[in-house]
Amino acid sequence: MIRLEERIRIAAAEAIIELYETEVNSNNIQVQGTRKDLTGDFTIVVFPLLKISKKNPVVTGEEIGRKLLEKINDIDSFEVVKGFLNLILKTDFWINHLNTILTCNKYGQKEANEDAQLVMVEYSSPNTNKPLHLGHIRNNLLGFSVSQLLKANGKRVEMVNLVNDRGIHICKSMLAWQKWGKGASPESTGKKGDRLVGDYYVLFEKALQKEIGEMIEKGADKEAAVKNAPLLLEAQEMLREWEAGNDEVIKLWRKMNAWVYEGFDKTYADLGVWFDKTYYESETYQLGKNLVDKGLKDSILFQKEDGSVWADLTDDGLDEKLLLRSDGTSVYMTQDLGTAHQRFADSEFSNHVYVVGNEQIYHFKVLSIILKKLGYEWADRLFHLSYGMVELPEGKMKSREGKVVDADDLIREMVDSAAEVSNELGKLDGFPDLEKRKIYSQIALGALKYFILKVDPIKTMLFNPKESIDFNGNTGPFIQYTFVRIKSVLRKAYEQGMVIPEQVDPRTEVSEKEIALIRKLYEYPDLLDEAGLLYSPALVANYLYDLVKEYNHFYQYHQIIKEEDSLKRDFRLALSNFVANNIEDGMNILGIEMPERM
RNA sequence: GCUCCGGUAGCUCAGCUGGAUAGAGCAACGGAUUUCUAAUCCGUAGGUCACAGGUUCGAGCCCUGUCCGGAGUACCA
Repeated sequence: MIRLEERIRIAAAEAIIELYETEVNSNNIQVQGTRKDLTGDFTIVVFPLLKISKKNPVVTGEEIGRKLLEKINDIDSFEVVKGFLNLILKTDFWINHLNTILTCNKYGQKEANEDAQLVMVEYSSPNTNKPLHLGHIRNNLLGFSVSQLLKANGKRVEMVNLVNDRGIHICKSMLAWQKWGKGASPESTGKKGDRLVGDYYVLFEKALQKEIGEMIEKGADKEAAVKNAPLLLEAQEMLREWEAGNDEVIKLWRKMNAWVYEGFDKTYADLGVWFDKTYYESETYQLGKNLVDKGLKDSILFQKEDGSVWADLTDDGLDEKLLLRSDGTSVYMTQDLGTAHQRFADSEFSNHVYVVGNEQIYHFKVLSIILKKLGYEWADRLFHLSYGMVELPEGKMKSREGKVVDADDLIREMVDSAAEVSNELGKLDGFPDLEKRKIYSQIALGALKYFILKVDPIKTMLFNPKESIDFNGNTGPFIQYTFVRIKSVLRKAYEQGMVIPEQVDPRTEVSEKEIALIRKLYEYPDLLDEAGLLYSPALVANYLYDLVKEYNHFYQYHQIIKEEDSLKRDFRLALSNFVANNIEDGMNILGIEMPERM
């Protein structure tokens, strides 16, 4: 289906040849939606064409307008205001458009086929020493939603997780558990596994700080104390044992990581996100080292006197970057090189999206350059989707001060809050408890997800739990509610024996507001494309809100079922049904479930 | 120091490749309505788009500089 804008551009280019004997590329003709407060549907900006016509804006607009009227049947009339040529379409066009899209299954979305491009999306990327927090929530929601967005754009998508499961941090938890744990387990304590392990990490850090403090008190140099505290040395020793493959250490490591994964799985399930595949740094860090060795042999990288290996990035306007420490151990970058190599070997992706916080912009810039130097032609097809921090009304989260918002706690509070608000309104009175609980959870997560996703990823954002669960304004629950209300109307119509028509009669009398609603729907496919290109669920979220407002705006005062004119009633039923489906599909792209009733 | 990102109404955010008089919601004030789910709808008020130059027929958007806020620049991840 060729979009009308495209037809207008082509016709306008033809008109210009006929009128002024000058050829212009139709892509250079600006066609846009007409301002809401003016009459018209589409507008051509004539200013850029004045050089060609050598006439004033009004005359030029009128000459082109007359030509377009002849060329495009769907145009009813036109009006020139200043330098803008406003085209007014026949009502038929919109009804025909509605009839076309009524037959769409997932409107605006493209189907993936076998040879569709494969995009790999990495998100979440937790450490195994503490539970997920609010920052991870933004990450998970973005990663999942972006994946759905790419699928809606006809891509094949592989969602992957990268678990940072090795290193000093997990050894700290292990050591603390060994020393003070007394065999505690998730079963014996009733704690979630990730929380349990996280608690031992905190315990370790506290004990370490205390130890350092005591050393300084006894006259030790501060720097030396931080470096040589016995607890820290013990943890470092444990890491060496781990790398050496000490059975007992590995066994403990496996046991505690398994607890953590069990805990993470629960949080992921609560958030409604999942992964097609999980990569573990413990399995790819060796590979990274091998790549660096090879790069060194091929003189792409260089070695310093102390044995450390570096990449020289001064030609790219950056510094030198360390890839192997002088003791031969790997750093973060080394591991990411290995992981990237492994992933391309596994999946031959055409693009790879990394959903990682904006504090790592530099890291991914460097990653791409080094991969390129190492000869990977796909190095410039890595895309770092960076996002800003999430702040709370009380201020910034600081993990050092223990001021983190735990993901599980937050979800629980949201559900409680949804229940409270619902009970006050009494809407769910008489529903079975099981259904009530399901709806509370759908509302709570709808609120949380929508609130976070509606904001441009790049921006630092403020999450206000109370505001998010509002049933008015630009919120998830408001959209869910409108959806449920439409469904309720349709259900009632069905009970009264009405059938939702698959097509609408072109003779139906429709109002301007209704056309405005169809117009809104008309924008959706383009918007979805653009959102996919920008990897921004925010565009979809804000569109859905606009759509809902447009719908409410008109249907507030209309009794669809009681409408006596059967053509009008059919039209409104069909349009309502379509809007509901569009809302549901869109919300699913955001990873938001829609309740049946609420 | 250098690099990157942000700065739009009291608050939280939109603003599509530069287009017409910069938009929502929340909070405030006023009104409608007892509903096919009012968890709604309408109205009023609220702006030097951080600041100063520049490019352009036209700048919230592009360029330069300044200010404010955040992040990065580690043999941390």
